[in-house]
Amino acid sequence: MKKELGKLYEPKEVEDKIYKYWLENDCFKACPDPEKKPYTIVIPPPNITGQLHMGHALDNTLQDILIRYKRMSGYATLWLPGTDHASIATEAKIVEAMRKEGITKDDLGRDGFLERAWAWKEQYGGRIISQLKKMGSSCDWSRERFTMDEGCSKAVKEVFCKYYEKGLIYRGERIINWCPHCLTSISNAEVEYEDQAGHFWHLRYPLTDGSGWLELATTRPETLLGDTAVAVNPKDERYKAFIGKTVTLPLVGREIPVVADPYVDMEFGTGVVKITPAHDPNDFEVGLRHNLPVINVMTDDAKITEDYPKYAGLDRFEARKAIVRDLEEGGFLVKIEEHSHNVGTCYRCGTTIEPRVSLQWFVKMADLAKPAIEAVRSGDIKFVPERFEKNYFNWMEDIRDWCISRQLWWGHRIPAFYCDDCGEMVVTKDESAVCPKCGKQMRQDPDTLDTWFSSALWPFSTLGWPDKTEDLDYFYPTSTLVTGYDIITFWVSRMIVAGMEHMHEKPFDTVLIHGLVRDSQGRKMSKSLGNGIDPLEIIDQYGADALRFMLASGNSPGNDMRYSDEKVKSSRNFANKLWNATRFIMMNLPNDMEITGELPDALALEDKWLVSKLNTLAKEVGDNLDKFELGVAVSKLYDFIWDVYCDWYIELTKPRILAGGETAKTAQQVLVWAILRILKLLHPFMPFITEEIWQALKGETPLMLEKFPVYEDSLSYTSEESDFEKIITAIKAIRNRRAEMNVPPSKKAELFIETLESDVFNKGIMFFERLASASSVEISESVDIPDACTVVTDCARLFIPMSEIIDKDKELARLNKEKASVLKDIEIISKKLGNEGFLAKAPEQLIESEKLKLERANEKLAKIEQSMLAFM
RNA sequence: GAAGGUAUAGCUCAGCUGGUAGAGCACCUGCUUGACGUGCAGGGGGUCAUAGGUUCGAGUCCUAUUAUCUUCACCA
Repeated sequence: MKKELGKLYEPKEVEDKIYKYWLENDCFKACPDPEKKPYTIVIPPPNITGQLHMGHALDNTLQDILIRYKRMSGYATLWLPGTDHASIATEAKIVEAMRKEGITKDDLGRDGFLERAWAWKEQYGGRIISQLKKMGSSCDWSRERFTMDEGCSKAVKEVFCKYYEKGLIYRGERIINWCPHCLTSISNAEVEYEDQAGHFWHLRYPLTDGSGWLELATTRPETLLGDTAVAVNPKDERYKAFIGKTVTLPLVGREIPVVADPYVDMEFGTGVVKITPAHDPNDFEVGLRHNLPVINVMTDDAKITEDYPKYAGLDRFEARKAIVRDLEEGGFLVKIEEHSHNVGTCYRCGTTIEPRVSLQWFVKMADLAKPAIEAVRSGDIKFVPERFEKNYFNWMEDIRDWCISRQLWWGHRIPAFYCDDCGEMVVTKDESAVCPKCGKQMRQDPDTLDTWFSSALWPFSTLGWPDKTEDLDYFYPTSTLVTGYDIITFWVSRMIVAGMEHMHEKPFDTVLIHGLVRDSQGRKMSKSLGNGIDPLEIIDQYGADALRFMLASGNSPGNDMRYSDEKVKSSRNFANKLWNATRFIMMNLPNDMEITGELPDALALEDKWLVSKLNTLAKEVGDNLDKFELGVAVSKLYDFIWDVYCDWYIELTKPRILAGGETAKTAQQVLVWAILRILKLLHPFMPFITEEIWQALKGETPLMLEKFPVYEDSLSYTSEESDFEKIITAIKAIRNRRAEMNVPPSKKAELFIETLESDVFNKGIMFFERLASASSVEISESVDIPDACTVVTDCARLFIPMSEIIDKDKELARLNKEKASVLKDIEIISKKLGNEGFLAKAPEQLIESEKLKLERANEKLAKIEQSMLAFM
């Protein structure tokens, strides 16, 4: 105990200093230790383009709580940090910056662009990391990784080649989701569907033989340019005669067949569908079945190609207008209906996706998914909460092949090489590939891989795979993966797939899913709404501990939570409360007292009460953390520290310290013992303030490396606990009475206690005086004071003779009210005990406790009646 | 279309394997209480969405309904 604490806790003066202290003492460093059990978390790598937002703050708070708890519980912990190169997001950002300078990607060329991208990464990529440090994250920074660093790149190539050799990766012309803004393909998972109001254009396609026409409806008339057939259902009697005939495509004049395909729903629309294999996934399938030509009518940026001079260069939506107008003029338009339909949009930029046929790389997922499904089904990997397993199965059991090639430069370049001479292709880890047939230098595929391809390997690539490393051996499989439900499909499922395939072992035991942090009105925080809360501003204003505490306390697994300023404030107040509790202790310790944190031998009743309750708390907090119920753990800590420790125990020590001597000394020791234990329990949640207080109080070694308290039999005092509760109950009852009568605390009054448990109540005299405004206390088995306020508890009657303020009628009325309430209790319990079914089927223990309750209630009733007699 | 979440005090949410409803904030009333007004003490406020069912007993389990949110799929 060396320094004086200020009246308010000032996080700004503490946090950076403490974080530095931890770093200097190597507290975050992971060390494989055969004597210990490993506990590993790999961070969901934030994008290098990212700025810390509430989602990160929540995610990292939960991880830090878990890792700190496990570290203090004797595990060899590793929290492995890193960042993701985020191909599309980063490239888009850099391209945008270049655009402002009037430069395009092609101006710089691939190498020039990459140089610029790396420079950008060096400059800004570390920003999010320093922001994570502000949160107090106890990551092992010496092991920080990046999805495009050497090791991760090696892993990516290894996996690509392995998949290729096993025939699990193929290249082919398929219909894929194309983003005309990002100018790249994206995977199914990256498409977001949204309802949009649109139209249904009914068109008339004339039969080539002049015998009439077929009417069909479309939501995308501009794709008519690429129609290569019209389809009807083979069972549809209305159109049987037309199958095999041809129609002439309006505006284009191309002759296209009428085919029969079961894909067509006879009930929907007219029962006739135009088939555009190049621009619709279903049409593409129909095209394959009927061997139809595939005609791409759009450029990369979704403009009509030169093949259609009249519309060439028009954006797809302008082309739509033009084509509709021309159809109308040509008499091909029958009618227009209002129609709302789902439109796929790019999850990055929101642009409407253009389904498009192109040559891409794919991973065959069906076989890979099987062991990954089994790992969860068998319980080897657990989701918390469990219900998200449904989400996972839903996605995995109906999985499509994964389009992994991206037409971007920032990312892992696909390790496939082509020989321009002989057309040979090889997939190899060797960068300088030479054609095995003609010996010529080969050209590498220009595309890069989906960002998620490398993040899928994160749990083992970061530990050194494909090399055999000590870390990989010791820390894999990792323990808990903490992430939001929004990336189960993107990331979690693919890590499980990759782990099972390459490590032949699950990547983690448990997936802890959390929800979103919404704004105070329950809306998603988003840039466009401008309702985002910046965690850094909150930290600046209230401190990282307050933010963390708020995020942890409002949270139950899998559920969204709302951010509100009030909640942060109350967390800040809590930190301040703890701070001031310490201040009180330090102000009241003798200067020469050595802070050992040991419990004295001779404990008073109230000491045992506290010790026992704190012992229970340690057990509960540990249990809750083990079950990932962090929010429950937090609220128990809050209640204990504020109510039990501060409002009761500290208040109880005041008269003792004032009294001096042995009782003061014991109280001081217990105060210290308890606060040290509290600091340890609270540390995972509020690391900065607890460490700061620990240093001020005890110092020498870091709190964060102390042992987390556990339940100990020797600290359990059950009967003392309930004995002291009797005193508390009595004090509360007196306060209540006095408040009702508007007696200020400064007005002291004599107190007479009638009880059969004078042993217990004798130990509370000092507290009745201090906390219940008693000027004197007398305890005996029988008290009879006529003109006194009376309060009744289970085991005592308390008399406060205050004749000057007594109103007999009021007093009688109040006792009547109390009597009614006890009578109601008795009625309920008696009813229960009179119920034969209850007696026959309820557990013995419960029946016993109900009987006891009834007994107590009857005693109380007797006391109340006795007191009422005094007023009649 | 399929699956799932949520519905509890004015607000935000707890409530574990069923046993007479809890917290924080807000509100009201007191308090210059030797750590803290970012505080202390006391108080009011809920037919636990609706209707059934299981049970001796349901906020808790089951079924249906309503409201709301989410994920997946999707018919041109």
